[in-house]
Amino acid sequence: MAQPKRKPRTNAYDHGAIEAKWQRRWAQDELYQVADDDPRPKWYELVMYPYPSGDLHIGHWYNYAPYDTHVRFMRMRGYNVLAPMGFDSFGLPAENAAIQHGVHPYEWTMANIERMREQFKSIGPVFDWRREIVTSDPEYYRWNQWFFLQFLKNDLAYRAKAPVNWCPSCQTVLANEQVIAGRCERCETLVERRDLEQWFFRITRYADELLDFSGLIDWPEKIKTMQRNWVGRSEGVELVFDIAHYGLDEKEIRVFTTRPDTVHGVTFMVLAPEHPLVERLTASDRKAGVEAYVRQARQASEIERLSADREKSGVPIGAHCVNPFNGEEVPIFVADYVLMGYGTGAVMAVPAHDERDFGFARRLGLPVRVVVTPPDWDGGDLAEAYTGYGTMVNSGVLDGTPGDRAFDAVADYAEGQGIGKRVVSYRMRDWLISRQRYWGTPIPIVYCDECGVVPVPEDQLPVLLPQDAEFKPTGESPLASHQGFVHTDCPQCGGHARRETDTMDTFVDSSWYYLRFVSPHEKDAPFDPALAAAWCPVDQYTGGAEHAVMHLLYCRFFTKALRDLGIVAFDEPFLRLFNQGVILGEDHDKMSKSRGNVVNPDNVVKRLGSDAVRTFLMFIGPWDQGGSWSDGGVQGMSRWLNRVWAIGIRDPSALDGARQAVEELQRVTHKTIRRVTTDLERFQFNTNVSALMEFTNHLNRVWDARSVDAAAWRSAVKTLLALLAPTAPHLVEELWERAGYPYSVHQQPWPVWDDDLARDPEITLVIQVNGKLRDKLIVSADIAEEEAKELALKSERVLSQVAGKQVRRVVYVPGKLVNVVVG
RNA sequence: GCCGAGGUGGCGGAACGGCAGACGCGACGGACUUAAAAUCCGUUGGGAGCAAUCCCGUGUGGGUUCGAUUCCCACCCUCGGCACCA
Repeated sequence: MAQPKRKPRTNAYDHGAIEAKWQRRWAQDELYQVADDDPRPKWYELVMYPYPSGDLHIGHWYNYAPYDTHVRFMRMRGYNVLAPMGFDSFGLPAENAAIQHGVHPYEWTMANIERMREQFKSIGPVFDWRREIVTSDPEYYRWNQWFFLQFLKNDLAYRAKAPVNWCPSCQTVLANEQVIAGRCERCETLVERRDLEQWFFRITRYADELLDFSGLIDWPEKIKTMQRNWVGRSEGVELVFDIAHYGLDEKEIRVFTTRPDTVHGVTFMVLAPEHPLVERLTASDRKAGVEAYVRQARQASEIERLSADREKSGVPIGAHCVNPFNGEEVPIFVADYVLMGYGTGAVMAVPAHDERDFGFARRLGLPVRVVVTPPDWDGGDLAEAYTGYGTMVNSGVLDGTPGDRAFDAVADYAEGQGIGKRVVSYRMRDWLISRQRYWGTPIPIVYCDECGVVPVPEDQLPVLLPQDAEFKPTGESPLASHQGFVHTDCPQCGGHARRETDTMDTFVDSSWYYLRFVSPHEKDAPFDPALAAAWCPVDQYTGGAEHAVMHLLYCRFFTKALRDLGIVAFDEPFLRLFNQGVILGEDHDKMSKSRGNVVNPDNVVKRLGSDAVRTFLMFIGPWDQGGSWSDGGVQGMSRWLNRVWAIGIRDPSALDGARQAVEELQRVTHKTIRRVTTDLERFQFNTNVSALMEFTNHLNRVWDARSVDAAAWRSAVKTLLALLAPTAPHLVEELWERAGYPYSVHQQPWPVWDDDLARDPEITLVIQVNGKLRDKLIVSADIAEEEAKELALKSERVLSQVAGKQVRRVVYVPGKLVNVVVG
């Protein structure tokens, strides 16, 4: 007997061939190209674009596969969906690669993009690649420069001195993330604080509006909270302490406090080491000590200074100021627990009612005076600071003011006396966009010997990055040493000028990329205003929560700024936001090379297919909670897809079934449509897959029992395919074609369920005694209350439980249960 | 310290205040096979019992309720974020 080695090829699920076939076909047919004039309602669904690191790892898949499924779902539901993709291609790794391997950042980046684009395509995504943008392309970054100039004209961009992390060995500024325990991550030199001229965007002008989330439809509460904390709005009072007795130009020290009611408890004053008055007020016999302290404080990195559990340090400067409320003289200290960057850089110290001041006072033996009554206070010394509110004492005319009126009473008093005023202070500072790096957008500014700071005229944009820069590990930007780039003519007077050699933070690129996607090849403007009006804002945005306060906040700021410049007509860039979680290794640990738990998606795709990988990633668990990879799990997913395949290719023509089973199949089908639809609407991809698995299990039972006719079978399988299409697009397209349905399944309308057809004629009535399950009865769904109770009380198991006790109550929940309460 | 999210079988996870553990992984048993792989079928929270059945179980302790994984209070862990912001 002839032994066939394997089943005929046409009947096996050959994922490799099928996926290649349909990826080719979809591209050929331009299935995913989005038309701007499509009459269907628009839906702009965006996923955060990647940095082209060179390899699409499993984390990328975890971000993009569920997104792709949701986009496909929305298309089938009848939306004209804009789903674009691009590359966030400026940034440090390219430059480091240049320094380490001698390959130009441009070459490195473009090679990575090419490779990732191909890997992307193996997911089978719906991206309209004609709209791809690459932010390191001059056609893109010229508009960064253009926006910069618009901001400059409108006082939203400015230059100022700012303290930065400076590595004296590398001769460069480091980002906060590059400073580890106060040392340069590359050469381990102690990092210094240094004041440098930097460019800023005036995001603080929008602080209050950024706190208003009312224009958003659906954002995670967590992200809003993080942004709220980041902006850090606090209402307080600015008070004035007198130093006129020193005869300086400055007559006062201004302090910001949120607790003006504690002002009579001030026993000393603290200035930040960077405070300009430190130098002027320090007594001659204190000079040496104070200077040494300030020097040491400035060397400590911000990270070091901000660690709260450090012992408070500081020194007296040998001067005093006068508390305007009670005329008391209080000594002035310099201490690094006070930050120049917040409030006024000076703090009125109230040790009795502030933990930090309390710690400092303890250490230096300074007096503590209670002015707010703690509950159950015995009038004695405090063991720790009392930071709550309470009736004011030791506060002169304000004595006796109750805690709930204290703030306003003191603020009113201060304003009436002209010694203070209500102010709002923010934690957020302006956005520092200068980077001393090559691989970024050149800031379009020249410094003219005659005219000073001159913006590059718009018609001279873009200021191009020179290709022939040299990449040496000096730490200095290749732009600064590139003579051809630096030396230029002043656009105003034609005289000699030097170009700005700093480049822009890459978050500038991502602050408006969503706008570029509507018209990525627009030549005369950053985007086509009509198309932006038609497509924007983004209806649904997905991406990692790590961008909660950087990218997302910057982007909101950018949008609001552009609105005020008349460039866009809406307030928020992203109406809905969904944050996916993080994919972990099989050992439930973060994936890392050192742990050896990194999963290479290319290998798994080759072995089991893209559909198995993407479906498994969605099945792991709730998308926003992340989850762990599992080799066994993805294998199981592959098994299920093979079962779907088997169902899809069966020939049902010989079936001839019974009416009851047909109705049941229809019921299960409509229930499944309902479950899958609501799950996909809510980004619940895991239960979406479960529902489809249960559906296929039911279909297999039906098939084994031969209980339905061919038409019923075909109709149910057709629905299965449509429902599975967004999740496993290649497999379904193939089965769809083999079943003889019109191409493409991805252009079919989404199935609609009918609640009546999904309704069970019979239900399982749960019988409880005292809330514990005792029996289950199959009854008609429209059973009357009396009948249900009667059946319950007649149940043998109920009778045995009730025996010898009294029935006190019978609770009936229609369609659900009967609970017999006995006692 | 503060702010989030979370704690459910061996594992990932399901469950409008109403049958806890859907679905899957793993494990065990069986079928097919010379054998294995693959595939298919069955069992699978713990305990008692020959069995019908019963008891215990959703981090811990209370509370609300006829009924709590679900709501409230307190606490303990885990993970994320922020962290001297006056």
